[in-house]
Amino acid sequence: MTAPDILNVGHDCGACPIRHRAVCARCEADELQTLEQIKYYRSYQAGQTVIWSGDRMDFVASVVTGIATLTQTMEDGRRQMVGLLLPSDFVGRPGRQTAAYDVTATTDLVMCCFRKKPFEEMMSKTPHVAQRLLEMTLDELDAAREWMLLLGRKTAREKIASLLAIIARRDAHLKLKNAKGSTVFDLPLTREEMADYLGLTLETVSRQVSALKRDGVIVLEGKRHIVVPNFDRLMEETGDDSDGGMLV
Amino acid sequence: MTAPDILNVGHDCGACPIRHRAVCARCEADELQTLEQIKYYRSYQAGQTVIWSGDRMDFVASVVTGIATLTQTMEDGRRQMVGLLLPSDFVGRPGRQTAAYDVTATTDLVMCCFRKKPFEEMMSKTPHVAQRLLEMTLDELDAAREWMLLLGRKTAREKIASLLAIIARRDAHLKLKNAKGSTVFDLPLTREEMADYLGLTLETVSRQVSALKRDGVIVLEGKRHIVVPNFDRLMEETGDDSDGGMLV
DNA sequence: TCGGCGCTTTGACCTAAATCAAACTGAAAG
DNA sequence: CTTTCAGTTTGATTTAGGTCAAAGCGCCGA
Repeated sequence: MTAPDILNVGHDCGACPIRHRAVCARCEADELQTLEQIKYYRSYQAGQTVIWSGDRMDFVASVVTGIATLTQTMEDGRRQMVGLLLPSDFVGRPGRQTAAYDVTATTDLVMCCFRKKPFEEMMSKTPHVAQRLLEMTLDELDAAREWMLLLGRKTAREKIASLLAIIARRDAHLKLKNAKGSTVFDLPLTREEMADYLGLTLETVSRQVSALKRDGVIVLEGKRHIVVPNFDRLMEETGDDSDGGMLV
Repeated sequence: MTAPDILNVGHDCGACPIRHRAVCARCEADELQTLEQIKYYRSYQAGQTVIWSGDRMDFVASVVTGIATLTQTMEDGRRQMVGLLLPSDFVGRPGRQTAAYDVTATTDLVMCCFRKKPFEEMMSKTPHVAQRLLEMTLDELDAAREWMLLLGRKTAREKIASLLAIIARRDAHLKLKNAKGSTVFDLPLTREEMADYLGLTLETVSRQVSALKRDGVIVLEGKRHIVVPNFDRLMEETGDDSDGGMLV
């Protein structure tokens, strides 16, 4: 029904192209106008909390630039990241009153927000918007289930390799092929954030990153800049099926 | 927009009340008729595979009776359950060609299926169906993220307690309060299935169930019948916030 | 130029859960 | 009534990853 590349076929119309591409690739002019009317931007500094779990959340939004995380925290402080939001990702729960997770800006962040009430009204009048949102939510559910396999069954080394592969693949903006065909990118997360993503401690993350470096799977330039000389080699370390990670 | 108890306000109309309640609480007569026309039932025996990951899946369905699981398997056999389907749960991916996970009947299973093509057509004509499905998918996403916290950060004992609490709460059909206020239910999973749910080995599951029994948190009658004398006591063992598990 | 302070690395040690192995239980089949 | 066998329990041992502790490394601001 909806082409998988719909994210990339959007018309740029106004100040928030990503947003429109993300949700409204098939919007007609009047719907785009509605969106224009109810949208606004918010900026956050690195480290700032966007919203706390349980707080009233009267908007939905998409990330324009920067990175945000969704995390859950237990009473004694154990933390688990449950979502990683890169540019063009959607956040918000149409039909829900409150936030279910802490949302935090891990880098400087700009979000394009839409007041929830009018957004929901538009949704109920425009079937393909609800369908598009369903589509995106199913994608997130797939990602969450892939993540569950990682958390439940992968070794620390496999977890690290998987995370590097995910970031390298998903964050197309940062991903580059240099002359020799290496994949190059900057880690947008601290060791602690990686640990919260992977269900590890930051020490274990550090050790396994060092091990991958020692074994030549990655080259570290500084603490954050990663060079992957051979992406297939990295993929072998993830423990995933070798069919290129195609979600079948 | 949608009342949270919508699952319980449905009209019983014909042979598949659960199905209609799950997706069509607000359907008008002609939509129900459409559903009646495209629905059919399938039965599976305990242990049978409903569909393999990667197979073409040309239906969506809801569980009528019995229990099904979604699992992912790594090349070397490590398995992680990523979904547990109880009666009234929905399975299927509108807009997707193929199954993303193995779906297996863990007990005898009856599903009410709808051919995907006409179902999708109805969806695009009937905004509230797409919205309802979005609603349900968001619920699943919440459950998946709760599950991620469990997999990433909980101890074996907390995992077991959490699973028992989830089953006791979620499977309202099996849940009973007896004279003394105990919660009583039958475990619908083997130790191995519990292990695949929790990211543990079956031996660890067995040991921790024994430990909870030794400590009086649960009483075991046979291998499968569980009595929880004090549900709050069980909840304390889960590591979850004490506010009754309300998803805020 | 120098502290100071996040962030990271590395080392020594410990422990929760995995692994390996054996025995037990109970229901179904003969 | 016995056998069988899937599912389960329990014990002994190992190990991956956690915990605690101490440096190391930039980078920013004074």
